[in-house]
Amino acid sequence: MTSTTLKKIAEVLGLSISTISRALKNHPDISDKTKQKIVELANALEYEPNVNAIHLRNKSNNVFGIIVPSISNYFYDSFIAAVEEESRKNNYSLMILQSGDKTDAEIQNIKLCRQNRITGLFSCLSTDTKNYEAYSKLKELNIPVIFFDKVPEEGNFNKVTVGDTLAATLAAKAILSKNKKNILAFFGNENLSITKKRVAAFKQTCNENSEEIKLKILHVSSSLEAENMADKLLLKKPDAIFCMSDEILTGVMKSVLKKRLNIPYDLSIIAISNGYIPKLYYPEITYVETSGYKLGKLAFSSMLACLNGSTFIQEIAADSILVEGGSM
Amino acid sequence: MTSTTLKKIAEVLGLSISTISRALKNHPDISDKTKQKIVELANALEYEPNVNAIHLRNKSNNVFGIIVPSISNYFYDSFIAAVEEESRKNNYSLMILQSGDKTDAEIQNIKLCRQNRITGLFSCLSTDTKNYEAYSKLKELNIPVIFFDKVPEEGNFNKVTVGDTLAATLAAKAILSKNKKNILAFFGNENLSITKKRVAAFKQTCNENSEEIKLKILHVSSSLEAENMADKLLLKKPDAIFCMSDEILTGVMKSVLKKRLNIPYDLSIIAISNGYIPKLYYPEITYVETSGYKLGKLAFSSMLACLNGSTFIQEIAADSILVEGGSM
DNA sequence: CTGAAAGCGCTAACAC
DNA sequence: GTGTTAGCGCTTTCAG
Repeated sequence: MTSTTLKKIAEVLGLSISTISRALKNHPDISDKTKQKIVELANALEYEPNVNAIHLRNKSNNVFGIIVPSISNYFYDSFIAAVEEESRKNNYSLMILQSGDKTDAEIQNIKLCRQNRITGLFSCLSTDTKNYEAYSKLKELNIPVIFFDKVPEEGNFNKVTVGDTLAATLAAKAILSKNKKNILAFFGNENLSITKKRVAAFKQTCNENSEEIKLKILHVSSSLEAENMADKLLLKKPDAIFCMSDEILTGVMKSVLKKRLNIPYDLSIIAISNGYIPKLYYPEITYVETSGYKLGKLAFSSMLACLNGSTFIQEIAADSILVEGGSM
Repeated sequence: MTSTTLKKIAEVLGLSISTISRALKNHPDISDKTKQKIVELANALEYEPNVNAIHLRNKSNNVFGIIVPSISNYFYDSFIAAVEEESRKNNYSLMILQSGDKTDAEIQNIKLCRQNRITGLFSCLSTDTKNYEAYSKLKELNIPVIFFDKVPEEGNFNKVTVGDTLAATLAAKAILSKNKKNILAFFGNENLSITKKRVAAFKQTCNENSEEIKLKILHVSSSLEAENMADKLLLKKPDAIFCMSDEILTGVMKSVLKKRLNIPYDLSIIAISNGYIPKLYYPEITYVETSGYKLGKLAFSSMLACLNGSTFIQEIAADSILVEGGSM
């Protein structure tokens, strides 16, 4: 069996295709009787408009692309969930694509987006992506791009980020307020702007507020690396550890559990996180919340603004709050 | 700026649209010089075929739909990741839809799939979905449906499931092989068939293999409930705990961490899991793997089989393996 | 080897 | 109120 089209309905009813089309969109021109007849038959035949045809005809296809490093990630998940919710509300579909944090796949995905003539793109850069040409081309085609989380350093793009500076500042302040002096701070890949901002803010806050602090800053690129570093550095008895991300936190916590340290007595821990991972431990880890969900909502409204003709390039930072666990 | 089409290339080169089309698909009819000229221009103009037009024309649109309760779930994530990988390899796109475990949204999503003329659908039923009519219609339209994880009870559908019976049996055997006698087993909602199967298999294995076992079976509906129950029941010094799911495991582990129990000396723990959560702890928790990823691969090959004309209805259960951590 | 033409399903002037 | 027509971008016979 093949699916119902306007043509088929028109033939059955002995009407023209355009009449059917209009009736089904409740166009005022069509008489109520005719409308009713048409709608009934359409239902009976389970007519579903062919979106390919509609999109081809209208040239606008109401699909957003969204590129994330990985879908299996609590932060990106909740980001996607938020965008999906809004998209549905506003009658858009979503094309979700994973880059695996690889520039090649990212480029490939952008291509897919172009082929699908998406209306707009939400994208999170892969760690190594330095060239934004593919994105610039999208813009030339009038396809708005909203970067989120990992965003380009250049200025002429729309970006929404978790408030990196604020988050790191809040975390540092929380540590200082507990009079910690010997701080170990774990950060991710040095090249990411997200990392740079966090490091800068963290350092600055520490320096501004206290002179007698021993601050050791580390960069690690995986959970395992964080664990290994922690295995070594915990021997030096820091009194507080800061983890820039969930990935790092899980590594550090493994080391902490291994050594059977007593949190927060032996050591304080604080992280920047979406919240799921910190709540897995006992005591729950104190964290500065960076909500993917909120970020998704922000990104979407930024997208709508672009679509409504705003050419104003903006960089929005979501605000963060400190969520107290028992780890400080 | 508007995007490049075959027509535009044809005009520039003074050739016909069909020649351009053929050249770009490397059709043997076209001479090499012409081909080269065309390909060069196409690249320069950054031609990307309009998939809407292609799909409209070909009537096959190389898009799979996939309906999950929620995208923010490690199991479904990894399922999706697997399907996505395979789709990409086989030149398909994916339309990922969330039902929120609500039948209404599920139906709505199926509609969306039909409008998009998807090639096939992967679907996980919402808990309350009892009516499979919408799916039957898809089948009438020759759109294959592969159910995964939560599948219909009726027989005439293609299904892939984690091997509940096998997984629970393996876990029970692992416990028995360590000579544990006082077992606490946490299961989820009693009404779910997935729970029923696991309880039955677990019980049976314990009874068959040993007579002197004290087995206590509990049903909990959240991580918190698991934690609270564990808080109480750990006082009775069980020597092994079984957790049916990650959600339960996280609750139990919180209690274990709270009491600062020394795993595996004070207590053995085993879970059924996808693997991410168990590896967060130290020692890592031993688990029976039910891989969303593997299930996704299975589902995809089942889909391909359908597409290749197999009308053979099958129910596949993924096999499970025991992954040893240090918790037993 | 290349071109002309039809048609996928739909919309939107423009007629009557 | 309803029909006619052109066309979105592409593929694919069928001619030459």
